[in-house]
Amino acid sequence: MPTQMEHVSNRLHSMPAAPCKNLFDAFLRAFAPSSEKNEIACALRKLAQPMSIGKGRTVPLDPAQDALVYIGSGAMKLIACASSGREQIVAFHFAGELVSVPAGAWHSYGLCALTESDVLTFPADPFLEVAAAEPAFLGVLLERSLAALHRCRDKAVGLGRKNAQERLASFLVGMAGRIGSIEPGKCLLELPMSRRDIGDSLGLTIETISRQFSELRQSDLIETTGRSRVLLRDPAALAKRAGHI
Amino acid sequence: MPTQMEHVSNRLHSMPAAPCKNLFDAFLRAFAPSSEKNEIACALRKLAQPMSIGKGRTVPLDPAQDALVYIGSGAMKLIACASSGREQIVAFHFAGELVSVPAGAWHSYGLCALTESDVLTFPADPFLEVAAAEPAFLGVLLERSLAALHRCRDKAVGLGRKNAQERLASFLVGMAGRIGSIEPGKCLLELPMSRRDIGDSLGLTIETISRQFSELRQSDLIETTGRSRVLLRDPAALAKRAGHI
DNA sequence: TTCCAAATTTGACATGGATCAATGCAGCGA
DNA sequence: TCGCTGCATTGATCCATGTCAAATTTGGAA
Repeated sequence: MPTQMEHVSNRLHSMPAAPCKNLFDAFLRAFAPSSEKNEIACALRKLAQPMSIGKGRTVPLDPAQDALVYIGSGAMKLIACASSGREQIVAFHFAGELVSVPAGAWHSYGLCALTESDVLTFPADPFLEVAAAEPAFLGVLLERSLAALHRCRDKAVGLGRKNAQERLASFLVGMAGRIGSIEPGKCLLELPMSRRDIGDSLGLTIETISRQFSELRQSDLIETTGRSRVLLRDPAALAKRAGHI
Repeated sequence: MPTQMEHVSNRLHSMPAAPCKNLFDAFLRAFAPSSEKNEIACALRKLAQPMSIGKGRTVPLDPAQDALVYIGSGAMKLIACASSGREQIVAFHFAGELVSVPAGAWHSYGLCALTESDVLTFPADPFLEVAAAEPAFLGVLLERSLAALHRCRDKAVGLGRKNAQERLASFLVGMAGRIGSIEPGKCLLELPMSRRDIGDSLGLTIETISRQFSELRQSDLIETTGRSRVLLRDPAALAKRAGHI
């Protein structure tokens, strides 16, 4: 399997030990700038499990407890499974984000790499216990989890009340805001996920996604190049199609 | 309008000043047991806007900033509006819960009373600034917002990947866990929301909700009495229909 | 107790997206 | 560069749920 080969070779020539430290430092800088080098940092370092996740592979997590995963590099999807194998992608996450992965909920969750990713995993409860000592740290965590909640609610609106075209337009506008290269009146996107992933995220099939891409192309709202490059020719018009107020 | 009359008269004979204090105290007990009477409590008290919201009325909020609303008593729905008046109920909330209401998101949000409710509203930013001084308080907020995030994700799975019957079963099981009176092997629910509200929450029409209630009745999984009382005759079988793993 | 408005239930029909089935194309390896 | 494999696109048909239109029931008001 080619991805497995890539995975191994990348690990080899990027020195397994080095990325761990850098990864943890990056995490600290982002979430607790004030507490570098203090005892909280030490306690967190002990909890952190650094690892590299190959494309298409799922982060190995203890199914008995909630986890927090810091994404140092790469792009990931948070998947939920209902019964009979139906998958729903609950969220996409990119480098620098911290993802909360619940265990033992109604649906079973997994975090899977869209591209080779370096992550740091923490067991949630001890992590939060340590964090409790540092208000600034907790504040950042709270802010991030509220942001995730707001994104999830916006997603719920789309899944509950929008048609296929509005969902895809919403998705493109949302991705543009997170990973798009902004130019005046345009925006270039390099999507790390397949049509299937987009469908699993929007509650649609791969065929419907494809048809809606075609429609948006025909309306001159987007141009696509290859499988992953999308140019938003008029983000404002696209947002209008997305049904945003 | 009868609800308006109710609203006014309730306020008159329940003494506007008294509930404010009790409400705030209840809030403090729930979210910051350790900080009663200290300066943080005082600062929060200054930010708190107590009010009573009549059935069917929406909490008046500043559209320019995020808000946090503590529900002292009653039951509420958090509504999002996409374009062209489509409404999606993003969450139901009950007494004792704290709701984060975003301003200026893609969709416009409102918090509306299902039954007469007493609430405390806070502007989010100053609130979080004050909260930042008290780790225990922040910890509780973080825990609650993660719980809300997990509920919202479970909802997203239902909206994206479940059929009408699974959605209604999910809804009933979820409500049973939050406001049901538990008996061995059974569960009695007194739903404060209408069929329309349930539909707006599950992304279905009122007719579909009604048809699915009928099907669940015919399958002997539930009994209904009047508009709001539902008896879950076999919660485990219902959870199976809900597509939970 | 009776009445009425609003909510719910039920039925008939329409439709958006799912499903099934080819076909076309991109990107990778040889 | 060529060819292979899997992803993406396109087309035909089906079905779950939406839409429109009555009945019927509920719960409160007179």
